[in-house]
Formats: sequence, structure tokens, C-alpha cells
Amino acid sequence: MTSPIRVRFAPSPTGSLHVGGLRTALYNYLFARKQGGTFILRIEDTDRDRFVSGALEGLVRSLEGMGVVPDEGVFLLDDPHTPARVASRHSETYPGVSEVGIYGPYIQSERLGIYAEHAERLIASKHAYRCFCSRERLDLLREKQTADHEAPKYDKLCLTLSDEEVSRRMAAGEPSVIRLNVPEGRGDIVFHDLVRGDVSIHVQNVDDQILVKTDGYPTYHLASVVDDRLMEVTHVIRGEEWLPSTPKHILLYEAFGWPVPEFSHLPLLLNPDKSKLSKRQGDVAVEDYLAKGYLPEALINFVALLGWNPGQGSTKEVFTLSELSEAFDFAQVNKSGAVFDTRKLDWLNAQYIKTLPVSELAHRALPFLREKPFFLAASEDRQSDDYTIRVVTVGQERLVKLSDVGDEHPFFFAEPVADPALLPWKGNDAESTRAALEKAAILIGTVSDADWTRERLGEILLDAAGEKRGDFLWPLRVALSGAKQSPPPQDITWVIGREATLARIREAVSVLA
RNA sequence: GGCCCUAUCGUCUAGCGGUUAGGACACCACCCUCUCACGGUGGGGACAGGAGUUCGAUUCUCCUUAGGGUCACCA
Repeated sequence: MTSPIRVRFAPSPTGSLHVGGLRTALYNYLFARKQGGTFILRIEDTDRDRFVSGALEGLVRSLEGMGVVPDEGVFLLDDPHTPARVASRHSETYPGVSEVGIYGPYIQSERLGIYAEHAERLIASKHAYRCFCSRERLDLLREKQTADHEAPKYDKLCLTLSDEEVSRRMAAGEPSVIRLNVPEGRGDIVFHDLVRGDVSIHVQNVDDQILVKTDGYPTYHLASVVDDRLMEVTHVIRGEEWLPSTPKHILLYEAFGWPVPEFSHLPLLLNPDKSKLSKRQGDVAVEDYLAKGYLPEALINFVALLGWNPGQGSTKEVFTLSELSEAFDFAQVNKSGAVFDTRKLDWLNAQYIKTLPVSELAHRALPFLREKPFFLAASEDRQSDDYTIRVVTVGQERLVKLSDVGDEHPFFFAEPVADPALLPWKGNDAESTRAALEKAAILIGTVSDADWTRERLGEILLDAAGEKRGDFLWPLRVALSGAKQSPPPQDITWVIGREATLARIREAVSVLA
């Protein structure tokens, strides 16, 4: 029996949730679900300069909105997902945020003492040292090394300082940082990555990384290693941008005498030009996509497929979250970056829209409808839930994004303008067109309430149309929609009702000279 | 520039020594059809290049090329 796996998503609260971050969180979540492990949400807020008010809450909310809910770590007080456990407590620095789990605090700014203590241990064991070098000196050093085509690295100048001098300068209030003392004699650093296999790097290429900043806060490297150990994280699953700093982390584990966790570095999400996905070249925030009318389940599905596939010859493309949890495997995670091309997202979104129950679809589309001028200008009964459901029923197979609702069907909300030139079907004259419309009016006027369904209306109109359907159906459809393209006439009739249907036919007849 | 990672249709990908190199999105054509959409059928479209290893390389190794990431008191 192997010990249960523990993974974490550890965002920095500097903005809204990025789709790349969503995918990292998702893979962590899926792996935990598949393995029966624990998914932790930890907050890495050790950079006071980049703190953004409200970002943490937004991050947690976005994650939960996508269904990627943690088992442990940070939650929101007012969220129904938050487990009501005894261990649950408030965050000291973030009102509205609570924590669940016995390894807390899960917010790094509340763990400063822990990092300071561990940094001291490293100094005592000579794995780290105090450095007083000025930024000016470091800049100069870097410039020279770059000019000499060398890797920019700290030159260990302060390593030679005596304990006495360090004490004296610190007592004098001189600002200092704590640096990792990269061992000189050690051989190559080799580690196994679950997606990349063995990765190795020469120690001489590893810099004496700053572990604790002048302000006493730890850098990412120290804090994440200490926390991953203390929170008993077994698998570090993160973006590929962390690959180059992994050797530093391994050195840190070794300095502390700790076992090294498993690593998985996920391929990057890319812009169309193959550079790392960024704002500037389009939307990157989860919220942006939700606001554009994409469904959370479609976004999850899409992002899951960017870098992973079900393997075993499977051609399945549409996955629910639990199906993903069932199928997920690192053996099927790709090594190369994936372009974030939303055309497939559009298709997936349309697929999900098609399978949604109409009442649910109407419910989700309503917020978008409420922002449309044509909706706001419509009569009260055309703003009703019943009417929205009918509009959505007919529009469902045509919808790509929720935000598109009604856009191609303004005639559901306002009376169309009758166009005498558009009304006749191929080569027909005004007279026969008028006759067709009058016939339709009589027919629709006598359809019983029991027959007032999409199906029956379709059958009735098709019956009446006979062989040459276009002669009858085209003018009717144009009369009802005022458009070259629209849903079939029976669907428009069903949506707008008998009264409006007859009125539109009358109007069309009247413009035919 | 140093270090590291990566390389199959336009895009997402299957492939794990022998395949007519498969699928999806997008695109085109046809069918369905009163238009649009849905759906169906078909089509064009890829192994970056060069050496090896092997009876045989898309697949293994090396080199080249290309792209990317990273070199902060940011994560």
C-alpha cells in the first residue's frame, strides 16, 4: 500500500485566473481524483509589491465556478463548497477567506516565521549565507558576465565574510538577503519528470539563488519547497516555466535532508505565434471566456485536451469533469506546447449547448439576453421566461456562444419590415405569393391549441405546401422573419404565437403590390 | 549570449520499428432542404533536414535547423 498522493495548485494572487493556470489546477485536480489523493489550494503571496486587492477571492471563485474544487487549503467563507469542518478557520489577513486542513496556514504571508526558521537552519548548516551586496554591484556583475558570454551568476563574494563581520554589519542595520550556497563539488543534478523523463543539468550552471529578501519575505523557491515538504506534497505539478529552477529546489531538499517529490512540468499554452500565451494577443482570463458566453464545462473540456489525450486509440473528444478524472494519466500528457486556438472551443461549446435542457439553457442565456437592446425594447411578454425558453428551443442548434443568443433572430423580439422584393419564391409573381400567404393565414388561424407544437405545426404546413414547398414556405418564412435566413416558418410561428403570426402575414400581403 | 525543453496536416492530436500515417476542429464539395443551422457522405492537407543503428525508420541515437522557456530581492 503506497501512501496517498497529495498535490497542490499554488497561485499568486496578482490577478484573475489565467486559462494556463486553470489547466495546471485542472491536471492537479484530475490526478488527485484519479489516484484517490488530496488536492490542496495554497496561496503564494510573498511579493508585497504585486499584491492585488480582491485577486485571491476572485481566483478561488473562478476555480470553484469551473468545478475544480480543492479538498484542502483555501476556501471562501460564503461558498457552499466549503466543508464545514472543525479545522476550518478564518484567514488572518483576508476577511472572507477560510482554511480547511491540518497543515495550515495555507497562505504564505501567514507562514513567515516558518520560512525564517528554516532559513536559519540552512545558514547554520552552511547551505545558505548572508549577502550584503548592493544592487549596483550585482547589476555590474551581470553586465560583465553577459558581455563575456557567461551565464549571469552571483560570484559568492559574501560567502567569504566571517561570522563576526556578518554580525557586525547586521547589527549596524545594513540590509541583506539570504542566498542558497550551491555546492561546488556536487555532480550533475538529475531528476525524473513524469512528462519529460530524465532531465539533467550541471551544478555549475545553478545560481546562488536568493532565498530570503531584504524585507524578510521568502522568495518562491524557499517558500514552495518548505511548504511542499510541510504539507506532505508528493507530486509537484506545475507549468514548464519552472523547469529551469527545479535544480535549485532539489538542492534545497537535499540541504534540508528531505526526500525529493515527483515532478511534472506541463507544456505551455501558446499564442498563435507560438510564444507563451499572454494578454496582448487575446483574452487569457477564465472570466473573459465566461463573459464571452462559453460554458465552464466546455472550457474545462477544451483546456484538458490541450496537452492531454485519452490515449489507447480513443477518439473521444467530449468529456465531463468526472470522465476526465477517470481517464487522466500522465503517460498521455504531451511534452510540447499547445496553441490556444479557440475555434475548437467554439465547436465544443456548441456541442455542450446542444445537450443542455432548454430550461437550463434559457436560464444561462438570460443574463446575456438582458444586455441586448432588442430584448430590452421588446414587449413584456416577449421578455418572459416562457418566451425565452421558446426562443432558445428554436435557436439551440444554431447557438455557438451564450452571448450570441437572439443576435441572428431579432424578429423574435420586434416586428420585421416586410420587403416585397424578398417575399416571392424563385420567379413567382406577387399574385401567387399573396395567394400563398393568404392560404397560410387561413391555415394557421384554424390550427387548434392542441396542435400548437413545433412538430404539428411543421406537419400541417408541410402538408399544405405539397410538392413545390418553396412556393408556399419561402414567402411565409420571409413574412415572419423579414430575413433571407431564419429558422423554418413553423418554428417562428410557434415562438411568436398565432396573433403575431397573422399580423405579420397581413403586413406582408399589404406590401405586395 | 549561457543553460534547459520541444519538433506528425493551418490548429489540437493518435502513433510507442513494418500502418494506404488514424481522428477532431477549421476549410472545400455533395446530400438532406423553403433559407440558415443541425446532421450525413466525400475531398485537399503532415512525419523540419542530414547522418547513423537496423532487413526495415514517423518511431531509437547523434548533428543541424527552427521554435519556446529561463537566466530578478516576481511568482
